[in-house]
Formats: sequence, structure tokens, C-alpha cells
Amino acid sequence: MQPQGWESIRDEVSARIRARLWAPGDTIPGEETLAQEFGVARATVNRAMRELAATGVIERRRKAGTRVALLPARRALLEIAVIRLEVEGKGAAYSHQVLEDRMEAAPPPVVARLGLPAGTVLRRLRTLHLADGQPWAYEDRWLNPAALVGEAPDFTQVSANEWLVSHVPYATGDIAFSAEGAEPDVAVALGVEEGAALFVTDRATWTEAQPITSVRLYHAPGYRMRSAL
Amino acid sequence: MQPQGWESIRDEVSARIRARLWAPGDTIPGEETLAQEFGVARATVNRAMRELAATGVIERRRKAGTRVALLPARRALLEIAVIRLEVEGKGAAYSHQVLEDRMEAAPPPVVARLGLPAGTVLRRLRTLHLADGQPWAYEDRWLNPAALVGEAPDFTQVSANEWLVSHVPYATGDIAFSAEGAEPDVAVALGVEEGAALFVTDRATWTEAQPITSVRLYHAPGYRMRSAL
DNA sequence: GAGTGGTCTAGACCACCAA
DNA sequence: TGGTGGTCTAGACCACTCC
Repeated sequence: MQPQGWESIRDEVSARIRARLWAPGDTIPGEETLAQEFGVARATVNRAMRELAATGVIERRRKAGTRVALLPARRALLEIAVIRLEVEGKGAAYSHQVLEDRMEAAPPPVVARLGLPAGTVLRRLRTLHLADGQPWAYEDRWLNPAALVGEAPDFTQVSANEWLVSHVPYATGDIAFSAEGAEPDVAVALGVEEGAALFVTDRATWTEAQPITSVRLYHAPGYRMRSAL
Repeated sequence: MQPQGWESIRDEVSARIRARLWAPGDTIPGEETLAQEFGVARATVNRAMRELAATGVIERRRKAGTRVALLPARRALLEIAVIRLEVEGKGAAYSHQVLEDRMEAAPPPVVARLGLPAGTVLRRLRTLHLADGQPWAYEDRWLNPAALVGEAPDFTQVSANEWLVSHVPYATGDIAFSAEGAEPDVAVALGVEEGAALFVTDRATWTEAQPITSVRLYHAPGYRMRSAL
């Protein structure tokens, strides 16, 4: 079954590019021209081309027109789900243990990342996430108590991860991925050898007004993050 | 400066959700209603809502209407650039060395991933990518010669990575990220200790007709992949 | 069955920017 | 400064899916 409407135009343009009918660097016909060729309104062509531009296949500029990208920087969409759903999606039973929950002066990297004054005291939560009772990820979180607007949730019931997502909507954030050797405390918590290669996720989030949290997740060995390309 | 047009509507709806005027799980007003409230055409509201749905903030279904997502699975857009541009973007000079280039029977994991018969002979390329002369990434690539349509490029001049991107447009692919301890040959090439934690990228790409390549990239220690959230 | 979002149209105005 | 994409409108029909 062929797609219809704007998707068929997106696919046709994409096919012509793959077939090198329109080669990298070429300027391709304008929206008005394509609209006539395909017998649709210009808005329909625009919708299709906007999709292709979003995936990096073409580059568009007013007046200059639309060009086939020379070195298309492919864009992949990552789904960052709540850990419980991620585990349950694997068909495993989720549970978690709070290893530590206390106020503590945040170290320089954390306050720097969140844009807080040095020595700020934050709530530190260390949590172990489990899948079918096996360690899945070790979480080291610094939480700005001022962002919790008077609520004092019990994170032994609902993980901080999940509680924040559904109770403290945020405006902006950034995320970074890296590989690190397991430090002693992480190794103990995850039950791996010291120095074992772990996939690490670093995330920081803010509302308009203030920082919310900075969290580092050490995933158990074997963890893979996948995406379509 | 406030955004105008559909972006202002996207931001206003987003703000109402963050302010919990519309709480997670709530059904929010329909497009027609919002169009009247904001004094715009329904298509403009639709554009704004489509954007919010794409980032996972809201969920939309015909007839059921639009709801604020309960556990928003945040979506992050990853830019997968050609390695040369990634290195040059850091302000470093890029170079690469081809360590190996020969025909070889692909091992089971590779043929399985590409969907080829066991024992298929592919072109194997091992390449070291350098930034300012320092190892940046070690690449282990299996290339389907049938996908090269009679061309026999010299990968000592242009890296296989870059040549493929600009000469063999592909239709689909997938990508996965993980952390692995450096195996002996990788450790030697990158100049790190055996077992050092490395960030690994696995990618496989296909045209409609056939598989193109399967490639594994071992990034030098300290590599971070970042994205806005 | 009926209400909602998904899409298309024909036309228009505008912002941007290469020439 | 003119051509191109970016956006908006008012209206319409349709597809999906909850009731």
C-alpha cells in the first residue's frame, strides 16, 4: 500500500535523491514547481519538504531554495522513558531501593552544572533500580529542595525519577552519554568488578525559574540504547 | 522578544501544562475551541499541537481528543555527523589511517545483523580516526561490495564513513550505543589500557534492495555524546 | 453514529537573504 | 530588490475511534 498525500510526496522526493536524479549539492525545484508537477497545493509540498529538512536530507533557505544535503548529518530520535517503563518493556519486574537520602553539600561539578552557588546544600538520593531483582541501574541524584514546592514525597514508594516526571514539569534540560569504569561504590551496588565498563547517562533539568535536578545513571553491563536512523 | 504565530500558541499551551492549569492525564480543549480562544485558524493550532505531540508532551487521538501525557517519554534529537566534521567542530585537525582493508568472511553477528547468508565474504576496513594526531575513534567496518555499484574508492584519501554518506544514499538503518571494555587490538590502536571503558557506537544501514554496511566505532576515553532535552 | 484530529486547498502576506 | 520558503486563513472532506 502506497502512502497518500504529503507522505507520498516526501517519499517520491526522497526516492529521487537516493536515485541521484537529484545529487548531493543540487538545487531542487521550488515548492510551486513541485506542487504543479504533483498536482497538489503548495502547502502540501511544503509539509513534505519540511519533514525531509527535519531529518537532514535537504537544506532549505529562503531565496536560495532547497538543496540536497552534501553530508547529511543524520538525526536519530531517542526515547528517554521512565526507568520503570523501560524495565517493564523488557518483560521484567521493576523494583528499586533507596540506598541514601539526605541533605548534603553538592560537589563543584554538580553546582556548576546546575548554575548554583558553590557549597549549596541539596538533597542527595542514591537509588538502585532492579529488573527481576537484578541490578539494572545505579542512580546518583542531586535534587534542589526548593523545586519541590512544599511537597515531601516518599521516594521509597515511587522512584524520584518517576515522581519528578509526573509532578515537576520542567522547561529545559540537557542529556549526555558516556562510558566510564565502575568506581568502587558503583561496582558494589551493581555487583560488578571495579573498573567494569558502564554506560553512563547524565541529565540536568530546569524550570524557567530554577534548577530542579542533576542525575547520573550508571547502567548495568550489557545495557544498549537503540534508535532507528 | 515573544514568538509569534504558531510558536506562541505552542509556548502558551506548554506553559499552561507546566503551570498545571492542565494537569497530566487531563483532556485539553479541542483545536476548534483553542482556535477561537487564540483568535487564529484551526490549522495554526494544529501546527502547534503537532509540535507538542512530537516532543511527547501531549498525546492525541482522533475522537478521544488531546491529553496531557501522564509519563512523558521525553524525546531527544541526536545529531549523527560525519566523524571529520565532529572532530573539526571541536577545533581539531582531522586525519585518519586505514589499518586494514581486505576481503574476509564476516563473523556470525555481522551477517545476522545485515541479514546475509552465513559465511558471506565482505570488505573489512579497520580505520583509526585522529584529532590533532591523537586517537579519536577506532572503526571496525564490514562493507557489502555489491552496494558499491562498480566503484572502488580509495579509502586512504576519503574515509569510508564520509564516502558512503555522500555516495551511497541509504533508506533505512539503526544505531545502538553501549559501553565496552577495550579488547587488546582496540586498546593498542587507541593507545589505552586493556579493559578501559569505551563508548561504542554500532550502526547498520540498508538500501531498499540490500545491506550496505555494518560498522562499530570505539570512541577514545572521555568521549561524550550530548543533546538538548 | 458522531466528534475529534489529520489533511488538503487556494489564496495571501511576509521575512529573509542572495544577487 | 526580487525570489524563495515560512506561515496564516477559511473552508472543506476524511479517517479514526470512542460511545
